[in-house]
Amino acid sequence: MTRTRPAPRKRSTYRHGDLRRALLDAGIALARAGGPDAVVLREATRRAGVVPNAAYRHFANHHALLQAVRAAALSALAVAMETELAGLRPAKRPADFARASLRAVGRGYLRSAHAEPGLFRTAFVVTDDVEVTDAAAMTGRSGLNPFQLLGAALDRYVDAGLLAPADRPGAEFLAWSAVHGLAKLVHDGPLRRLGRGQQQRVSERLLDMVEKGLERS
Amino acid sequence: MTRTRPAPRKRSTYRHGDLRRALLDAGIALARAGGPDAVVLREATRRAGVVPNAAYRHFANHHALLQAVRAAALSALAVAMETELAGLRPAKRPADFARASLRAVGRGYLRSAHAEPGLFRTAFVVTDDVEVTDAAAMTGRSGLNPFQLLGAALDRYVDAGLLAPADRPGAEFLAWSAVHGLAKLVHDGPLRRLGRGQQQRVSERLLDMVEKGLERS
DNA sequence: TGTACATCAGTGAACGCGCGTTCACTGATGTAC
DNA sequence: TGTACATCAGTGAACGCGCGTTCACTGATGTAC
Repeated sequence: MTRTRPAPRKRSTYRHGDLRRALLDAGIALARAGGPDAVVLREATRRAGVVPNAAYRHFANHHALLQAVRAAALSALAVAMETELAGLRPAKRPADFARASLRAVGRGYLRSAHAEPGLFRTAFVVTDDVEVTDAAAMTGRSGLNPFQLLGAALDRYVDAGLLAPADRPGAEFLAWSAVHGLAKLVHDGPLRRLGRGQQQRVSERLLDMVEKGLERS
Repeated sequence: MTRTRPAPRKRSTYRHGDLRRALLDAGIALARAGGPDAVVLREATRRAGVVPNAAYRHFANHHALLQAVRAAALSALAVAMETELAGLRPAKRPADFARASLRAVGRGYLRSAHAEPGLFRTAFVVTDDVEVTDAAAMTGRSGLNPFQLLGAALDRYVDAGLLAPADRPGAEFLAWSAVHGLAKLVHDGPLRRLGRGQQQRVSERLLDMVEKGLERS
């Protein structure tokens, strides 16, 4: 009978491959499951199999970890929007393509918010600091963040003549408000109990409203 | 030299006039200043000048207190909407009045959210329970809650022929999403740093978009 | 009008909990010679 | 190729904090007779 492997991990001191990454991943998993309040430094170290204060080698403090998770959440949002955009088939008329782009962006946003409510809430946790977080960590594959992706879609609106150039500045806020609000109401509010199908139906009606409400009369 | 009043409050045991009300008011003040997370049972008792466990005479637990504060926050929102509606002057054409009603409701919502961000956030704190809170505590002076006030404005849209009856069900969610999203973005997001004037400008543009996007084509 | 007693709002003390954070340390790894 | 040493990632122990909640209590108030 051969000896059963005696303590396969023999080193008494464990040196992590990439503890920063492991802590961040744990933080993301926590946010995914329970939103921003669930991003607890000690729990992240527990999941990484490491003593609590080890985290301080890689993050200045709890806040820094939360901000890193937040950036990752925004990045996930951007990726969802890009995915939706990538599925677009080219349209003959620029106006149709512009409309389809805006819808894709909105649909990606809503889809992501719905699929990952905890992460979505974490992405928009109130933060008082002056954007210390690395802006590059919040982008999708294209290097654009959610706000910029929306902006690009609206630029197409102007190019296609659907939106007056004078109305372009700040137009992001209008479209964004609508989808953001729906996402929030589905999470926190009275739309929580709506079925999946009904939510989808409301989403499409909302995108209709934005489209119609945004175009020049 | 007359004796300086020895311990003006001579009773060793203090009997509160209405501790429940005092705790609720303290909770509201806390929410106002710091949002839902600031609604701390111990702090509320401190402000009421009472020992921590005294709260359990009036609230089953911390959650019950928070829900009561939440109901008060929703009520404040309803009152703000009603105030805006009350300022409406009668219009000749029903369509104009319907539009003005919807704008008033939206404006009241946004104004209240902006004036009382902490309270607003508390009104929409995620809650898992099946609406245990007294529905009557969430209403304004009219007895209607924010959702019902919005619904009434949309009913006028139908009456005025601005909205097809078939499109009426669920229309609340569309209009609500827009203003709710804007309110949220102003709190948490990229619109936080906008000046008061710019926020107002965006608000009006948003209400334009909703109006235009909602009406039957 | 006076006394006996039940009620119940608030007290006092304590609990266990998990958190973020600090400190002095250890021992594996990489580098200089 | 071998040795000496600096670096630094992770350890071990501990801290103070404020929280929600429980327990047995006390004493003022209202009611019954």
